[in-house]
Amino acid sequence: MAVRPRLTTAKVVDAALELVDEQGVEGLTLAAVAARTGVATPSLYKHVASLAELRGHVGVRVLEEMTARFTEKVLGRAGDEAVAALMHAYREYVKEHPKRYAAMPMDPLHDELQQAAGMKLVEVMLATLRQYGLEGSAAIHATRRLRVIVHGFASIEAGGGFGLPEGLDDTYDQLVRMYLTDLRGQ
Amino acid sequence: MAVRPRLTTAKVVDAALELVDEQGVEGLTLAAVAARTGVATPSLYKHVASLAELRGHVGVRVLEEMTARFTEKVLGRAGDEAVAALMHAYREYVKEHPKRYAAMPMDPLHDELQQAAGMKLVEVMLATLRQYGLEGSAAIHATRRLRVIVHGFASIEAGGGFGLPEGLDDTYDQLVRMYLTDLRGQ
DNA sequence: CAGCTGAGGCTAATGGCATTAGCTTTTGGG
DNA sequence: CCCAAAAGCTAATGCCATTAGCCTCAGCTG
Repeated sequence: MAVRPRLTTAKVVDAALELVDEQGVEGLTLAAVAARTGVATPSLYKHVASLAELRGHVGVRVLEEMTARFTEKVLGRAGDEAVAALMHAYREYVKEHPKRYAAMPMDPLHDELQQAAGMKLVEVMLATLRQYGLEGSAAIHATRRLRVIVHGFASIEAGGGFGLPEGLDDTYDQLVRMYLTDLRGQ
Repeated sequence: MAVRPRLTTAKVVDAALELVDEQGVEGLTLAAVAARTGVATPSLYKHVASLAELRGHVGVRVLEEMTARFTEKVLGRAGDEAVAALMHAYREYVKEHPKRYAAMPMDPLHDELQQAAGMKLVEVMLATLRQYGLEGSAAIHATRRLRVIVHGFASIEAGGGFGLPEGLDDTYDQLVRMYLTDLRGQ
């Protein structure tokens, strides 16, 4: 509280996200963040413990953004409509920020900070499925199936893994329909 | 043909795969490969153009291994049985070599060498579905849906993205059933 | 109002890594 | 028997992360 800080951890993470969006994970380097924030590289250590920790912060941000957006989209909807809205919102987010999504580590569980953020995202999914009255472990399996579909498609699309982008909307619609049918019949 | 080479590109890739299996992608470094193969780092450039190219070779290897294994498993089976065998073989491979799978880039399309290997894998999937008599684009969509499920689950599992490993076999069985039902009804 | 304290910046230095340049050795074909 | 080129090596460059230690100034304290 002694000095009015030019830089804050939040601003460092902002710059990191910009870099990731522009150049992908490999472009996220302390030197680049320093250049962008107009500071010498070692100065960043006053706000962030290491490059690894900065990556963690980036992951948390992304998770929080996703959770916020999905929550908004799902509120006020119910049943199939809510599930479809969630799935489409997921894809939209990843299409908007493909590199950002790819930068997110798949295991938020090994990181203290990310664990909480990751759990909230999963809880939004669980809540969306709650109306289907699934019993205990059935709800967990249903949530996992949802994650698999939504993340599988998003990561392939974001990584340019589909040959031609042709008809991708159709493919996704089919996946949504497949999941909804499955929810009903399981 | 002039000299009997101590090292070959293939051996370099072998060492690279070992490193990836042991330490993950981040552990794949030219210095480490050199140490493992008993050679000075710059000597590797006689067999490989760059670290990036070596990563590409690793990707091709993995793709080829997967293709070979899946082909073997699918041969002699038909219909639902063949599809289920393919899906289970996919997961088994990834469980055996989680780091190796995570090391594989999602876009074999941007790389000349990987493109061919990636296409072969997709063709095995297409062939497995051929018996369902899907028309043109329907076959492409079905293949994409299959990839989404299989890769979505594998990448989350390999990355430790599922909270507890409990009941994962059940989750996967449900996904297989979901896909088979979908194939029938689509 | 003077002075101290600590936060936030900076420069210098270290060590790992990829990559390049240029030298040396070895060997298979002539 | 000789030599060209393949395969290795050492030395050197440059980028990056990280650490150590110094400097400055705002704001609280007396």
